[in-house]
Order: sequence, then structure tokens, then C-alpha cells
Amino acid sequence: MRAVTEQILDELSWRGLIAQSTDLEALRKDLAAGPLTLYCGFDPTAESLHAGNLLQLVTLARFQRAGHRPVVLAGGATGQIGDPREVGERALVSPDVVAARLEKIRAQLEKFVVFDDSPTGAIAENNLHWFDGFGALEFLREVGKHFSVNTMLARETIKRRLATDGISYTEFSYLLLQSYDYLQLYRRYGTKLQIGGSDQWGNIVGGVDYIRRVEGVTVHGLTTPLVTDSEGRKFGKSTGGGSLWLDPAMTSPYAWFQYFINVADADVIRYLKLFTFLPQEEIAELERLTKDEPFRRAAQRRLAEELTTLVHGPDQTAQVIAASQALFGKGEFAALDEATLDAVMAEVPTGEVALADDPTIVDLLVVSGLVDSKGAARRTIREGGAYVNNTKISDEEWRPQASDALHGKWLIVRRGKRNVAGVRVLR
RNA sequence: GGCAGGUUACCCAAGCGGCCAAAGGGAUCUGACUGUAAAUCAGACGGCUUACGCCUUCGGGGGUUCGAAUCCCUCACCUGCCA
Repeated sequence: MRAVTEQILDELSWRGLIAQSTDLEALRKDLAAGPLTLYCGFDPTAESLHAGNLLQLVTLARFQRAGHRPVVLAGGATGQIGDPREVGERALVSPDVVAARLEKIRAQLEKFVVFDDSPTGAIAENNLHWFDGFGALEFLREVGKHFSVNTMLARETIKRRLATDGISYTEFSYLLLQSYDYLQLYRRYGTKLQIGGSDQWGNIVGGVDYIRRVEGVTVHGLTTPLVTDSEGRKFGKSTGGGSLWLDPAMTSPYAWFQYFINVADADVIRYLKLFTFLPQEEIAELERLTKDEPFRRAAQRRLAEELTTLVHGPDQTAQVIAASQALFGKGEFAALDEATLDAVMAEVPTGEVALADDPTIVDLLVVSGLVDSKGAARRTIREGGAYVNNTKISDEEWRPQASDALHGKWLIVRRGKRNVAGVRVLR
């Protein structure tokens, strides 16, 4: 048991999950001493968490599996202030909106760790809990007094802001709020480790120093690396540029699955280590398969399956796998039985047309959402990237007939190699 | 507060009265090659239109002109120098 609890650091290390840390050996000792309480905070900056947040949630889960106790902290208060970015002051978001967002992401936050009565049972907190009603005078005396502006000014983000857009006092204060969070969690639950992305390093160290000053105790901090793909792009940005959201209403499980099935060979093994719970030997085997028979995309498939199951559950995963197989497998669309076809269409974006309106391929592409305009649709056709039911359409005037509709109701429209949508035929 | 410079399409960035829907690069998209990969090569890349063409866009507003992203006035914001 004891061995397990401290080996978590070795596991994080081989997975490539440790970017920066305070004293690792001291942390190792505390971990060995028994269940350690650790936390990570999440500000409600949108209506859903995104793929980037996943790394932190999964890391909390790894600690829990290793016999420690995770605290998931929702930033009901900090979300109203805004962590300073490299460039540009954030617009203030009203408390109502922050509360509404928090309501939406709460389920996502609480989904990756296990809440039970055991010593490792997770805890959910909200920093509004201690900031609500915390007076300005009290804040300045209890918190502000322990922070040196000189030190704060030396931080990279702050320096950059001072050199460019400037920064408001409000955002400048963010560090103090996050540091106070750590203190509160230390006092309430004995929390002795905070984890976060490497961009959180300054905030985490701020809390560690603060706790040392007021409590005379050394607590720990650990950050995960910023995940980028082999092109240097931030992980979790879909190819279109939008984020990959955890909320299935914002990013469909099918789109989520497709993102991971398309991950480049150069990235896939690293992602498996970072985001999945697969053991070392299994990942090594997938690495060998990627090298020896890359065309089978075994690692990509496994990554997509694991992450879709993690976020959307096994049932959804089975459905998107079936849908992906139907759309990208060798089989003829016409051979799909009605139930399968309906299930596939439920996963992909869809639109609808009435044959009475005499729609052309251009209309199909537009209505399916595969292109933004008729001009773009014509372009796609000219470029040879338009397909209906797996048949290339090169005539802009092509019109679907009633007989083209699969099971009398669906046309499968495709743009390029992998953008598929369904169009329901009304008559 | 004074002086100087800046604000261009998703991002960076040219343009400095008509030849500007606006150079170039990046991003993105499509095609070829492959493996629903990468690299490479080619093409596309404001909207409507089969097309001639039409419409909207160069920080906001208002002018000058046959004609403005380009000139003038004004407002906003940013940068630098000086107080």
C-alpha cells in the first residue's frame, strides 16, 4: 500500500506529466506517509470544460487511484475575476453568468473522480464558499499583507502585460485569490498538494509561499506540461479552430471520437501516456504497432475509444465506433440496415431538404452544414471533393432523386475525405 | 497634458486618389500520394450569381472628389517620446 502511494510520482514521470514541481523528494515523503489530499481548481470560463482541462482531471484521478484524496475546486469566485492572460485584459463576466456556467460544468468536474466515504473519497468545493462576504479590509490585512508586489511584478505574465496592454488591479490580484484558496483547502482538509497546468506555476508557488508564511508549513506544487501537437498547436483545438468541448451538445461524441482517431502518429503515443490509464506495457505494444503497421492505426483507435469512453461512456462509444465503421469502412451504404443507418445519422451533423424544392448538390452541401456558402459548395464540387452516398459528384447541377435516398429518407453527403453529414429527405 | 506614429480580411502584414475584394506570409479547405497519419506538390480561400456583373469590407461617424483603404474633419482605442 505504502509503495503504491508514492509510486504515483514515478508513474507521472514516465507518462511525461511532470513539468515543474516544488521539492519532489519532500512530496514523495508526504505521499508515502499515507493518503494525501491534493487539489486542482477550475474556473468557469465557458459553458463547458474542454479537452485541455481533461489532463488535470485525469491526473487527479490517477492520484486517487494511487490511494490519495482529490479535491475538485470550482472557481465560483476566481471565475468572476479572471486569471491574467499574456495579452489583453479580460472583460468582466457577471456573477450570474459565472454561476450559470458553473452549474453546467459541475457534472463534468465531478465525473472523473470517485466520491465515497473512504479516506480517498473525492471532495467538491467552490471558492465562493470562502470569498463570498469576505470584506476588503479583511482581505487586505489577512492576505494582501503577505504578498510582495515586487515579486508579483517579476512574474512573466505580469511583465508582458506591463510591457503591452497594461493590467487592471483586479486581474493583478488573481494570484492572491488562488493562494488563499490553497490556504483554505489546507486548513479545511489538510490539502498539501496543488496541481495545474504549467501556466499555473506562478499561482501555485504563490500559494505555497503564502502557506509557509502564515502556517509555517511546507506544502507542494506540481504542474503538467502544456500539451501541444507535433506542429506546435495547442492540444484540443479542433482543426476548424474551435475547442473540443466535453459537453456532447457542444462537441458531439462522434466529432470527439473523430478528433482522436485522426491524431498524427507523431503525437498518438504521447497522448496515450498523458490521457489514458493504459499501463506501460500496453502502450509500448501500441507504440510497436504504430511503427510496424502504421496503416492499422491501432494506437489512434485505442486512444479514441478510451477517451470517448472516459468522457461519454461505453454506450456512446459503441455507437460512434459503429457509426465510424459504417462511414469509413469498406461496406456499401446501401447495405446498411435501417436501424444502423438511423443510428449513424444520429451521430453526425444533419440537415434536411424537400425533393419538391428541387435541391441540387450545392444545396445539399449547404444544408448539411459541410460548407458555409453556396460559393464554397461550388468550389468543393469543382475541386472534386463532393460526394453523395460515396459517389463523387462533379456536376453542380446534380439533383438527388427519390431513389437515391437510403431507406427512403437519408442522403449521406461528404466533403473531402472525412467530413460527413446526413441530409434527411422530405417529400 | 504636449508631440509623433498607428488601427487593413481568421492572424501577421503590404497598399498611401482610379489598374483594390485589396500584395506577401501563416492558418484553414480541397486535390494528388497514403493509412480517416505526417511530409511533399498543386489549387482554392468576403457574399450572391452559370456568367457579364452586383453587393458588403480596410477602427466609428462626417466631409472633399466623377471616383477614397488611400485626402480633410472628428470620435475611440493602441504605441513611442516629452511633461
